[in-house]
Amino acid sequence: MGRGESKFLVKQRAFLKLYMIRLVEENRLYGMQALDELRQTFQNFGYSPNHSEIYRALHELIDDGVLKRKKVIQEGAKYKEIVIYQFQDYEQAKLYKKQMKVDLDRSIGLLKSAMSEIY
Amino acid sequence: MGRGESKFLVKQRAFLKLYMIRLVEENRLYGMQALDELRQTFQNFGYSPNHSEIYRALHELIDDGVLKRKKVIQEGAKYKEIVIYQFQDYEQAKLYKKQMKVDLDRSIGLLKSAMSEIY
DNA sequence: ATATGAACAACGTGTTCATTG
DNA sequence: CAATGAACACGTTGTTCATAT
Repeated sequence: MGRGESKFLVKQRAFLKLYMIRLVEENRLYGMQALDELRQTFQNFGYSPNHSEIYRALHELIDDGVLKRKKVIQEGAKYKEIVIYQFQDYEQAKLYKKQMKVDLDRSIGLLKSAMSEIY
Repeated sequence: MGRGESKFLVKQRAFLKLYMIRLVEENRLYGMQALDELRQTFQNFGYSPNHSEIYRALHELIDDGVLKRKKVIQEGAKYKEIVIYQFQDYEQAKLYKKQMKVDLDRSIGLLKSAMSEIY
């Protein structure tokens, strides 16, 4: 099958992947920094992602061929390696964003329709 | 725990419970009918809940003390029983709706903020 | 075939553990 | 201790099976 569809709201993983792409676009991304930043961004909405989900989102984007890893030595430190990300295939990233917009619109529509039907 | 919070979007189950309450308010609810109706309501949003989720939502509302079951003989049929629902505690139902409104608002806010930050 | 429900399986996500510097 | 990642456990949801009319 594959026709009928039954999807509810956008998944957390997909949502985070979108933000990861954005952080790479802005050339500032390594995992822990992303975590802090996103927690700040979302704190007004009572959402605080955990570190595992961030890493899973990142790893999935690598598996998707969208990002690639690069290890660098952390500023000022002796031998502390951190992992930063760059685009492996930016076209893929743009496509992903395009698709996600559809899904976000759909999800917002679903929730809004509930709001107006129920309240 | 308890304080920090980490919740992403509203869960499907909770979302359906809200609709079940509404259908009971309008005095027309048995499970399969609810399923057909909701599928119609949501088809523009590509969401088609399955029957198990509907029943689970209903059963949970019973466990919560919000609804109660009543078996009746289906119209025009010989001995075909169906299950309809009535309020066990309408105050609880109103409270649930009130809480859900907060969660829906929060969820819509989160998605909208993503839309405006990313696109 | 319709209605209800339970059992089972798959998936998504949170929590804990392990490793490295 | 900070950063990354894997393992494990649990909660949620989808699919299948069972029973009754």
